[in-house]
Amino acid sequence: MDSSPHMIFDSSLSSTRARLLVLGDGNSIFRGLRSAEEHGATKRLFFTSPDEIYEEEYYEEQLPEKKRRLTPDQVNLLERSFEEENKLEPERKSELARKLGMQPRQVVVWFQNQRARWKNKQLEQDFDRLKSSYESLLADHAALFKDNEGLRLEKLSLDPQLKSKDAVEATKQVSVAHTGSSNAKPSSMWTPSEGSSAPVLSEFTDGGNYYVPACYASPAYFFGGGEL
DNA sequence: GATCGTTCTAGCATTACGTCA
DNA sequence: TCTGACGTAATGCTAGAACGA
Repeated sequence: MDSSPHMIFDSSLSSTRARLLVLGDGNSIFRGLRSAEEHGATKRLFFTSPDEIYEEEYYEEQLPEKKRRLTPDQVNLLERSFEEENKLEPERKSELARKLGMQPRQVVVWFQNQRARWKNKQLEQDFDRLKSSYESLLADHAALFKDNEGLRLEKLSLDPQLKSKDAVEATKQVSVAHTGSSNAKPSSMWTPSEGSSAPVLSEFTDGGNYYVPACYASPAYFFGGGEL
């Protein structure tokens, strides 16, 4: 039996806990639990494979600080890789880590954070789009409301004239009925044009001017926007 | 085939640190 | 030099998928 001190990784722990670093000869085991709590969260503590302990040692030699910003070159390559595919397969993770001189764990973390940043940007863009769409609809609504109000007032002003005209027509019809004429038609009935069974455009004109409902004639209806 | 334990990763919230005005 | 705001690397946790026993 080999009694020399050695290190092994205990695979019995879940991945959410840091791995146990097992030191000793296999019988008398010293287990150094690499957890942030245990170390007062002052050190980055992550090993995920036996290889990575060497990477970690290398990493710590390179950076005395607790936290180091990535270099522009590292960020560039990560961003290009992220644009190609925002998910990280194990092979790509290892390859990127090797190329960039980073820990695989750092690459994973960068992708996670980048996905979060990307999602935030998407949310902001969606919000802006919805906001401008809402403002446009609001302006349309205000324009339609204003036109509708104008038409309502116009109708109110015309009502007395219509009533007096109807009264005259009613008087005429009473007179016609009394004399027995069969050519007269009630004025309220629509009269088709010659050879036509449906109203034609000219019947919605007045001296060459078309009657177009005001709401459809409003620039706001067609182009949206604008304060009223 | 169903179940269980392990491993890995995504997603999310949060913390800790670096930078800059 | 100090400080607060902001960006970002890293951590902690949960859930789910994949895989082997």
